[in-house]
This record gives sequence, structure tokens and C-alpha cells, in this order.
Amino acid sequence: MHDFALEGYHPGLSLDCVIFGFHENELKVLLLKMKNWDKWALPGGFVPKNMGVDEAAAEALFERTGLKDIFLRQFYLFGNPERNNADHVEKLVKRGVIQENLKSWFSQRFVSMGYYSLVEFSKVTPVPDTISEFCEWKPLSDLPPMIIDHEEILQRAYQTLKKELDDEPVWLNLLPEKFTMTELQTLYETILGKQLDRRNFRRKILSWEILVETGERRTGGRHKAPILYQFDLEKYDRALREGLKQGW
Amino acid sequence: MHDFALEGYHPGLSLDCVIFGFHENELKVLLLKMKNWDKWALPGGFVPKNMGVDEAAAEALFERTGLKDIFLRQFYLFGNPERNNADHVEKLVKRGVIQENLKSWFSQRFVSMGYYSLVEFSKVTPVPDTISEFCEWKPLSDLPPMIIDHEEILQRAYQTLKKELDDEPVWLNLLPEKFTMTELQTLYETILGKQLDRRNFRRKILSWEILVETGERRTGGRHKAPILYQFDLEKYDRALREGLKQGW
DNA sequence: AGATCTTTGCGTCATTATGACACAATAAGA
DNA sequence: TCTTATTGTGTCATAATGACGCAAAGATCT
Repeated sequence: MHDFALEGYHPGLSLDCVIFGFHENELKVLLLKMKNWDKWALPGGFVPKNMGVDEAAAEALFERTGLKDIFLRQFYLFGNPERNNADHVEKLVKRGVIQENLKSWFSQRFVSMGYYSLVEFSKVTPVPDTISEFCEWKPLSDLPPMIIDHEEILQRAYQTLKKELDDEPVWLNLLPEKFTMTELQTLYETILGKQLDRRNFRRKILSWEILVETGERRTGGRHKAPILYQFDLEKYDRALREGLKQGW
Repeated sequence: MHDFALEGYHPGLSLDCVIFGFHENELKVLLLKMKNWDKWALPGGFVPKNMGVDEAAAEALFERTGLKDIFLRQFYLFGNPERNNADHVEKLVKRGVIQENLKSWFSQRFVSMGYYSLVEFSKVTPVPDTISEFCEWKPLSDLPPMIIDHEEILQRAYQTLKKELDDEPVWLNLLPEKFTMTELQTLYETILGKQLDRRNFRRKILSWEILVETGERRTGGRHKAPILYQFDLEKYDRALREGLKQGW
């Protein structure tokens, strides 16, 4: 294995991606289980010298999920000088997570750019990276112990997601192409952590005029078959630009 | 002069601060005029190795304005690999803006964290830094030519400010302690770039219940003396946490 | 002192958005 | 065909918003 520094990564800069998915009425996050260690980490990486930071984040996302052209957004630069302490690197080496020759690279002070991403759960094929044993979805409601400040990064991403939800219909990235109104409502309820009135929810969503009926219905349940909706991309793009509710 | 790198700055990372002020019914930005060069730059700096990134930004802000505990917020990490080109550094050296021995430091690829700040215009004492000739306010409506991508950074900060304005009463940071409703309205109109109805504006602002009357009025105009308001800090803090309009 | 000018404070009214809730329609299984 | 669960579509009262009118009050001018 080569030395990371020699391979030409931007010094002192790392990336952490909080990848959200929606499955079984739960919001889940894609996490990596460290080798020989009962700690989990956010997918992330470093920035090749010839690559933009956003580009490198998209690349990292692609490697873990197999997906391209995915919703991915900066939310905070974690720049506390104590966030990557020497003790942590020592543990990484001792447990064989990283090789001895990479110790100097990992011992740098890192400033980490936090990204959050919204993906369609069913399309993801989780792939572990070189320092992890496996990669899997974990519900936000039951998170495993995580390395250094990754739990804080995750929580901050979640707060940002909640806030963005008020302004932009970002949730489209979490759903499959066709979905029912109830599925969308459950997603909202899950993210916001509260119950919403079915009839008022429907009225509000439809008032944005970003959904169109597919003409199909979902059959199989022992009840009235619900309409399947999909996005009207043109109108959606306009809503994204202008915001759903423009004050003043 | 010492070598920047040896002085212990975090490598490849810089800061740019877009400092907004409100004066003479205009939104203005604090800019630095480069030495021997008709180009302007945003105040910024580098991050000392023992200092947090946010902390370093606050320090840079303090040095240019003399102000502490000021509204300062990250808005975007500029991470394009081409943003600091070799040609630009060559110019800096040739024009004597930076010394020859600093050339290697400035020739690094920099990733720059963008911050925007809101300050009370009258409290600022602009101070130039080592690479600039002077430091002054420039109206957003008539910006001078700027180095590398600083114009883009500035515009992006302005877009962010406009957006935040819908969710949070961040504008308080731009006004003096006591102000009239009309002054506040003019500020809104300036930032948003559109006229608002005086009576509806008043109703909406007061409905947030973050302002209290001081009991004083501003005299001197050839008309009815307007009430001077100030913030109710407690209520304002709550509004900041919850957002002014919580959807759902 | 009174007229004039300008901006302020505080309303009204019509329209729209929101919250709470009711009821008929329908897919699947008994 | 009957039952059950869930869906589609309403209504109604209340709150928020947009458009606009008018009297009150400082300062200046006559």
C-alpha cells in the first residue's frame, strides 16, 4: 500500500457523508463497521489534489452505494482542532484498521467537510471501504457507537435535513419513482417526528403542483387501491429554485 | 517576515468573510484594496493549527472590524481545484503584494471556507491587513473588480443571506440598538430588492413578538416622530431556535 | 398662531390558507 | 355478499395575508 500523502490527497482535509435512506417506515443511515473494532463510521474519504471537494464527495458516495447523480449537499465544516486526537489514531493502528506506514497521514489535524445525501433505499448496494469490515443501513432511532465525532456530525446533518424540508421538497430523492400519498406522508411524519392530518397533508402537497397522477393504482392491500403519483420534474425544478413558500 | 507554513497554519485551507453592513439605505460589503493593484479582495485569512476554523474566522473578522461576538456563519466551502491559479500568485509577487519567500505557501491549492457576517455599520473601524492598502465599505450595487473568485463568493453569500432572512430574524445584527419600523422595513426592502406594504410589514414583524417599544421616539424629521423599537432578546432567542415560520 | 407638508400609527375589508373533522367509495378476504 | 381497512373528497370555522383609508403629529412656512 502506498502512502496516502504521496498519492496526492489534499492535506488536512477529509469528507464525511451522512447518507439517508427511507425503509420500512424508518429513516436510516448508511454506516461502516470498522475492522476488528466495535465502532462505526460515516462513509467518507479524502480529496484528490486534482479534484473538487464536491466532486470527491460524489465519488465517495458512488463507491459506497453504486449511485451517481445523487442529491448531495454541504452542511457544515467540522473544524475543531481536537476532533482527530492522537489516541484515536493509536487505536486504529493497534487494531490493524490502518497500516503503520499510514500513521503519519492519519495523525494530521483534519478539518472535515460534512455532506448529507438523500438516496432511494432500494437502489443502494452497500460496499465497505478498505478500513471497514462491512457497510449497512442503521435506523436513526437505534444508532451503534461511532468513532470520534461522527455521531455529532450525523445529528447535525439530521437537523439540517429537517430544516431544509420546510423550504424544499428534497424528500423526492428518498422515494422511488412512483409512490402513494400515504407513503409520502409517512416519510414526512418520520423525518419530522410527528403525526399529520391525512386530508390537510394531501391538500398542501397537491397545492405545490409538483406531483402528477400516473394513472395507475397500487393494488394488493385489502382496501381501496391508492393512486400512484410521480414528480413533475419541470415544476419541481421551479419549486426548488423559488422555494415552496416564499415569505414576502 | 516569517514563512507562513512554518508559523503553523493549517495547509491548503483559507477563509473568506463576506461582511455585510447597512448604511445610507444600502447594503454594503467590507472589502480590501490590494497593494499596487486595482483589485479588491474579501477579508480572510488562514487557520492556525491550534485554532478551530470558526474561531479563526472570528479572529479575522475582529482584526478587520474591531468587533467581537459578531454574527458569523459558514455558508459554503469553495473547493474547486482551479480556484487559486499559479498565474494569480505570480501577479501577487510581481506587484509586491507578497514577498518572494511566501510564494510557496500561496502557491498551494487552497480550499476556502466562506463565511458571511452581519455587523452594525457604525461600530466598524475598518483596518487593512498586511497584503492590502486600505479597507473600506463598498455598496453591493457597485462592486469594484475583485481577485480570483471573490465576486462569486460574495454573490453566493448574498443569496444565502436572502434565503436565511425568510427563516430567521438575522437582520437584527445589521441595525443599531434602537431603530424605527421604517428603518427596519427599508433594510428588508434593500436586501430583498422589492417594495413592501408599510402597514402589512408592521403587522407581520410585530406578530413575531420579538420587538419592544423603547418608549422613546425619534424627533428631528418634519413629520410625526416615530417610535423607537429594540429587540426582546429572550423572545428573539426562542424565535431563532424555532424559526419564524415552522411549516407543519 | 395657523396653514401646509410629510410620515406615522392604527385601522377595515375581501381573499386565501390552515386546522379540525365527516362520509361515501372500493379492494380483498371471509 | 358482507366485512374491514384505507382511500378520495368534501365542509366549516378560524387564522393569516394583501390591498387600501384616514386621522394624528412633528417641523416648516406664512
